[in-house]
Amino acid sequence: MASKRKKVNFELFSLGSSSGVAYKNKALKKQIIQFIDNRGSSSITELSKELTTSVPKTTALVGELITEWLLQDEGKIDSTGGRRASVFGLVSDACFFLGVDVKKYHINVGLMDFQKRMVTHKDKLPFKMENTAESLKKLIQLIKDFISHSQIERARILGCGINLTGRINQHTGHSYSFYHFKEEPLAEVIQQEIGIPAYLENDSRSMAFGEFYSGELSSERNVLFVNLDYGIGLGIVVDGKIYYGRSGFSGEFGHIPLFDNEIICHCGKKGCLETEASGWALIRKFKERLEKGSSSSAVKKNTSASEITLEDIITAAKNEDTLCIELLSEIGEQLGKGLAVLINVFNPELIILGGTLSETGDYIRLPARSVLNKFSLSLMNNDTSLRISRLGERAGVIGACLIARLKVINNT
Amino acid sequence: MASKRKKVNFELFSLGSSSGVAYKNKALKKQIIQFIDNRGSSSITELSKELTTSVPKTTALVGELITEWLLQDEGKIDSTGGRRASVFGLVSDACFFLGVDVKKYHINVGLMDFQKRMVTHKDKLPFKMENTAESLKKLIQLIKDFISHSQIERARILGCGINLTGRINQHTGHSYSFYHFKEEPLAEVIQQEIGIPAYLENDSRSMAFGEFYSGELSSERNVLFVNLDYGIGLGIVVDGKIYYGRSGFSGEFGHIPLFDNEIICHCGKKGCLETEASGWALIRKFKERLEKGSSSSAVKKNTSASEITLEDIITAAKNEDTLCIELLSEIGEQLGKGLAVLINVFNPELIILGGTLSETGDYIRLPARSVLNKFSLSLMNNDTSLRISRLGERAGVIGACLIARLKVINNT
DNA sequence: TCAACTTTATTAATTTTTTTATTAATTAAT
DNA sequence: ATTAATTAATAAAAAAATTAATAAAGTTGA
Repeated sequence: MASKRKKVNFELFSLGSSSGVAYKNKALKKQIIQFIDNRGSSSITELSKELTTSVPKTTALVGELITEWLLQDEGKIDSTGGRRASVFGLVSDACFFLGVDVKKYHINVGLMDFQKRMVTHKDKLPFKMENTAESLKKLIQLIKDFISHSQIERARILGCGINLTGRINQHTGHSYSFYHFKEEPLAEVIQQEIGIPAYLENDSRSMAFGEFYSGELSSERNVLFVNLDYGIGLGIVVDGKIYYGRSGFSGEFGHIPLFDNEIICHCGKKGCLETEASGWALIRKFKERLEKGSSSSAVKKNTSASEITLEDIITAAKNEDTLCIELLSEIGEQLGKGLAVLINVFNPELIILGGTLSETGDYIRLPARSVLNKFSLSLMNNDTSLRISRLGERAGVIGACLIARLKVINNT
Repeated sequence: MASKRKKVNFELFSLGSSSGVAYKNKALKKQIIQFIDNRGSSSITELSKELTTSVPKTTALVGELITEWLLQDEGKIDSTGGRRASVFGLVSDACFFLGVDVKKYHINVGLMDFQKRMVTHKDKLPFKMENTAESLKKLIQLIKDFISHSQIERARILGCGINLTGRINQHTGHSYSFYHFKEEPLAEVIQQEIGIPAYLENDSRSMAFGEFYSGELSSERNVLFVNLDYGIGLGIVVDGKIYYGRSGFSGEFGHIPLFDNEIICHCGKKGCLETEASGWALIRKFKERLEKGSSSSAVKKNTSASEITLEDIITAAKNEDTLCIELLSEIGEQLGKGLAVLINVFNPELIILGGTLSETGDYIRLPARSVLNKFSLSLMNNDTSLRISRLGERAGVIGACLIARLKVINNT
């Protein structure tokens, strides 16, 4: 049982800026952990090459990491032509990381172990995101409940990533769009309550990171993740790292002025991409079409057209409702124009469509792709693949866990 | 005299992937050079802290670098309360780097020393950029001439950066838009001819890098450079490094589909930013206005309206020609809409307006700023300053030299 | 002006790391 | 099946780096 081990040495993750051989050894051990984290279980020889330290030295360091319960011997690797090497990997239950994905009408929570495996998760816990102190209190309570149900002692949970919509300064821990009641960073407030270091992140960026790290393990280093929900978010991964911009407000893709319409966006401006290509736009268009006499299976007996949700439309589309499919195609086309902008500017290897709306798959992807090709240079759009998220609803929680994990391990 | 020293140890810059203490020392020495390169002349104590290596060890390494003619003792630093420390800096004439900026009607060439100082430069050498073998031959000849006039022995020039417009794959050394006559990378071809390692780069990226590294030495890490010429280019600096994208085609900002007009762009598509906010657009608008009866001092007796150049319009604007100023303001406004897109997506610390058109300064900057504020979220545009290039025409050559220099020093 | 304090540089002693050599484990070939 | 070849792990020897101590060069304040 996990509770039997008390010796795990977490100090490693918080090396101060000292010097001397003790410090150097700590840094080397951290490098070992990071290398194994990225490339999987490794042999002494591999580690020795990576760290440019001699084999005996590396052996000693790995030995220490094993007594500190951070690494474990995983047996011999398949032969490479001579004596088989022992490989060493992370101890899965050495420590854990929490991820909380806060949505409009529910939250997803999950717990990830040291080996990046989700050990527990609760999807779609009912919760209403409102900009009130009560809502925040409720959220914190839900997190606390999840922790106590998880049976994992709090001291072994080293970090908690929390996704919120809106403008987040990940660095300071401030959330500006929601729960901004005092000057103290929201991350700090939550940390005090749950007793675990908390890291705030914008939902789209978190999903981007989740998808990048665990959805696609190919060689892509520059990936854009488009979060299609009521609004449109963008997570940017440059050279394998999340891009933040000056104050962490990067990725306000939904509000680029791409259209010449007269529709007022939530942000107060006209012509934003969100006015034509988002979940809000979809609902607006849906209502407009109903008013013009169209019909749809999305409107059931018990719901009136005015209280239709995004989920309703998506479900209807999946059941091949003609109007919904038609509208999704329209949305996809408008989105394609926006994606063309991104391709021209970023020349990315991959654009991932995620978020609720992406559940409709090719209904939105194919029109987007075709318009995108029309509006971007062919030399460039040939380079970029456009894919639907593989993690789906899970991307957020996984991303949140991974961010917390990286924060702790890299001590940043 | 520079020619007296033959001992400079350039091997340092090409450390292979070996191991052992010899390799480690080489790597440490390289780190020392890089640190001093970034932070200026440093003392043993500072270096020792940076490398996390003991003072005696650092002293030995610095000693070696001095005998290798790469570092020099620059005397004592001002007191910090105790014995004054010796500081060590790069030997300025240890090696040199060439930069070539190829424009439509001229080239700029320059030579930079190890300390990042321009030692020689020739601005606006007459040259016509045409996509022919003769044009390329002429270009190479101009470079050769510059080298022989510079009086610096070729072996001390360790790299040559070359800026071209159009699509460049910096990594492979291919130029796709110009001089693409054989499969062999253009960089390779030029390198063979001039006998110096050549590095190709897109002009806007090069200018961005030049401006970033030597124009603004503040703390900005995320900077966008907009190259306003006949076309519109974009150089992206993320976390202090040039952003390339998948195949090095990033920054095709001029061709984002931002307008709903019917003007066919050079790229073959409609509605590109370039159709409204570029040098081409400026000239088109100018001609349209003349046809409608406007008059301008830009049209002199000897030039007809049909052969007016960008330079003419800029000069006229500087001489307060009403029509030109009016048109520049228009261009600025359209540009502002494009910049709003960039700000929303990147949340950059700084956007620099460079290139020929930027010489008009506030005539284009102020309208751009005001429209930009209108079209981007105020929380974000407050973060971003919009400045005119400080290096002006020089940005390209300086960037080219710096890129070659970095390539060599970082061995990438 | 001079002692007390700081910081840097150098040397000597000690610890740590790398090298080299040896042994062990495994595969491929005769 | 046995031997040669290959790779890994360990042990002992040699080399290298750090630490600690000391000297040198300044500054500051009574």
